[in-house]
Amino acid sequence: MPLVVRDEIERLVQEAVHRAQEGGLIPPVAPPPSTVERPQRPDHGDYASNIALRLARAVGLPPHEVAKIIASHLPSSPMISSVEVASPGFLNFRLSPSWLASQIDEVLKAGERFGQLGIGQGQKVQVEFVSANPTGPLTVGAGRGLAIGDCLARVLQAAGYEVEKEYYINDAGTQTDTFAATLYARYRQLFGENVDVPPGAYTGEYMWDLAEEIRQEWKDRFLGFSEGPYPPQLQEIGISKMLQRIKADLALTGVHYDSWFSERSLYPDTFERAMAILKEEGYVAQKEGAIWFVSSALGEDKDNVLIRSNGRPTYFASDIAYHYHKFFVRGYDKVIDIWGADHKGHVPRMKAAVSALGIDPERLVIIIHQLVTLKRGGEEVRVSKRAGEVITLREVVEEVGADAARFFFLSRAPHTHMDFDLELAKRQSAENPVYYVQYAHARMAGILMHARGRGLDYADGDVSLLKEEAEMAVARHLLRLPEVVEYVARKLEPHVLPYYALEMATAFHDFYERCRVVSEDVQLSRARLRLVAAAKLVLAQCLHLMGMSAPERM
RNA sequence: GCCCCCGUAGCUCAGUUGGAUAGAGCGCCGGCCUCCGGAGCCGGAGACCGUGGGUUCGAGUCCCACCGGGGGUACCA
Repeated sequence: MPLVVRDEIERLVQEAVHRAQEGGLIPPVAPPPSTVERPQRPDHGDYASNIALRLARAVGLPPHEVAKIIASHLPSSPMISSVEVASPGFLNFRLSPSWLASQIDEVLKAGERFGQLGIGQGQKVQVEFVSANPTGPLTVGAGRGLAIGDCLARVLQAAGYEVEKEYYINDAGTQTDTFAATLYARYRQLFGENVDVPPGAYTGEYMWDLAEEIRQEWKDRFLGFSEGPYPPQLQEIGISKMLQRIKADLALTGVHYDSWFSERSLYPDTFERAMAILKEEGYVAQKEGAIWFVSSALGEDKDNVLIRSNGRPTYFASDIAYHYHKFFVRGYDKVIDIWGADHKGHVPRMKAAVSALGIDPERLVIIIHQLVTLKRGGEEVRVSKRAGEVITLREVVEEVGADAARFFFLSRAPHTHMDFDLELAKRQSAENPVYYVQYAHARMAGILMHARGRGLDYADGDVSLLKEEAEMAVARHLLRLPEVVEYVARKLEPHVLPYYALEMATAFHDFYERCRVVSEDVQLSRARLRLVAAAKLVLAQCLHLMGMSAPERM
């Protein structure tokens, strides 16, 4: 079974320190837990450890000395061909070419299991993402949350967690009221009535479309309603139609949710139970005619309203009930919420609420992704569901394709601000990194197909014939997949995947130029075909983790 | 005002609990098609890492101040 190379080297280093300490050459101080990294420069080896530099002061020896001692105590390993001590005290490791080649067989043997890890130990994790209100179409911002959330879910699953993806439907609360009131106004306006839209109305074009659709299906059925600002049934219809559109948009990008959770379903039972716990724990107070969560008792700056003076619960109160349901009713070990930066202010009080419910707040991980600045030919476009211009996710996906959109959203670290220039995305679509990566996969498929056409069977190819540097470079990159999965699962930063895919593709394209795969030398051809097959497997896995397709031809 | 995020090549972005000469894509300049897919490959130009201090063997990375951009600070979600 292939292993995580970096972890294995770390293990060797720790073992060497242990041995040196037993031999009395290094004082028994605790070594730092993790020191192995991939150096930037190739002449510094494939992996490097700075353990000697970090240990030097504690043990009172020059770093270079410490490095030499550790190097001389390293257990031998078939994986490593050389270890160098470099100033000021690095240990540089080089992977053995024959070991690298042998791993190609291991990758092929593992097949789709390659890159799957057991670090999750079957823990139940929920990833909740997008969860945009069903009051308007999904925007590009939702696309970023979608790409990150779906990718993390896939990676966590590969890392050995039991993962569920969820969309939270905000079908209760004041925004849905405003939505319904706006919809009703539009509907009446279609019949020629002279009415105004409510304050804070949703003024997007789609509200007219929705109203028109309803007019055609229900005729004048809702006219003349007077028991409230809008007919409840009209709200139902509107939300359900909006939700259908959202689901269609999501389908366009290939996301599959395991569950759709309705805010309304929290009422009344779940909501009551969650509030009861807060009350029992003494975190609820009444003042100024409203009911408050006393988050100041948990170190927050201020308290937050749970139930408004008009008797209606706030979004925050709903969200507490929702998280109560996640942890207590459904029993997730860990919950990951992916929110846009416009929800940032909600994070501390949500954490406080979770701990007030008696849950270790560490079990709730909230990933905030910064907002997407939309541009058109360099000019900024403001995005607001309530204001006029909205660039929808659908619009973007239809223009650049789901794969490209995902790759693009994933390539930026969640906490960075991101520019999305529609013109640029369109213009670059022919010379895009997305195509570069997918082309590599198609090329691999093409070679394997070509070999099949020639009747070349590589099942028993001998990988030990592979010695070229370009071949080794491909092998080295292949073996990093588990490392990448581990990293993303641990840090929850999916953007390293696109970069890895790019490096993988580059290594392969370079290999392709330098090493003819199918040649007169049948034995060498078979060996190289195995390398190509392994590379194809790994690149496909990588694309799959990003939620992208791995085309056999383009 | 206070809190959070960002500022790295012309543009968009990487840079792994502080590591060795700061990287990639696009764009630009110059090369490579007898041969498995040229949506490719090779080479080149292009960065005083926003500014100024500090911490130490070592700072793009940590601390402080400032400048610029974004977000939050609701009985909105």
